[in-house]
Amino acid sequence: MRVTRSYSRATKQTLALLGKLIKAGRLERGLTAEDLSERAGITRKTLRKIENGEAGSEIGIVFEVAALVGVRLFDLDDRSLQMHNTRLDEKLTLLPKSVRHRKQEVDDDF
Amino acid sequence: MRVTRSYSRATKQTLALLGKLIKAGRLERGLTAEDLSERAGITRKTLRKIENGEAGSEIGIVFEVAALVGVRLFDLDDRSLQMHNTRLDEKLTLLPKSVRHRKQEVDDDF
DNA sequence: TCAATATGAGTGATTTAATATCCATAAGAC
DNA sequence: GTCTTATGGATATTAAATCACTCATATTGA
Repeated sequence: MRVTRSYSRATKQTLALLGKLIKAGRLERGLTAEDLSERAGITRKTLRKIENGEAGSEIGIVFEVAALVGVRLFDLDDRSLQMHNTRLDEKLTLLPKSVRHRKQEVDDDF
Repeated sequence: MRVTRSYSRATKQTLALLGKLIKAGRLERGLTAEDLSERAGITRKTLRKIENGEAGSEIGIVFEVAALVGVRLFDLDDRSLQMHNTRLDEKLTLLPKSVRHRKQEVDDDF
């Protein structure tokens, strides 16, 4: 936080989209900001920041609010989430536990 | 934050999945935790919390890290993000700007 | 096996998100 | 048009995330 953080276009757009999806979900369900914030255990102000796509909110709170109005990040239901988590666990055990290189720059893209 | 917050299963699993996707993406690209945290402008500790799927991190930072290792949140590229944002804007103008009800409980599910 | 370094983890300081409360304005219901 | 209330915004306070730094352990490559 110290310094003003800057965010990529993708991040900003994703945040904006998520906030709008939440707001639309709330309105479609006929929930006031107070209704939803109450259910999520947060204040109206925090909800407004989330709906406005601000970058500083806690990710756990945002995901919780999203879930409350039916917005899914990966478009996966509970079962599928579980499955993907398990698959990722397996994949991670196969990958090296620590990355070993240095000296020469990473052979990144360019 | 004040009080210990509790999160739904969906939130926990989504956070866990996102963290694992980020870690896998980092390892596959041969980036050390220091490499990635440096590029993201955060400390290794913060990155570890993100990869561990902890709920308290700032959503903007998490999304930024995800973007750096090629993890896309809604599985949308830049152009699609833009399009969806525009569509959502239109949708929001059609929805009521404020929800009007009270007195009787919301006709929610039950 | 051994040396180099990546990772995991702890501490204290700093910054800021979230809260609680209040007020002005906007917007819906009659 | 009027009334009611939902929303947007401001404030001071508090709790926690992040940082910077350090050390122990795990892991990799030679």
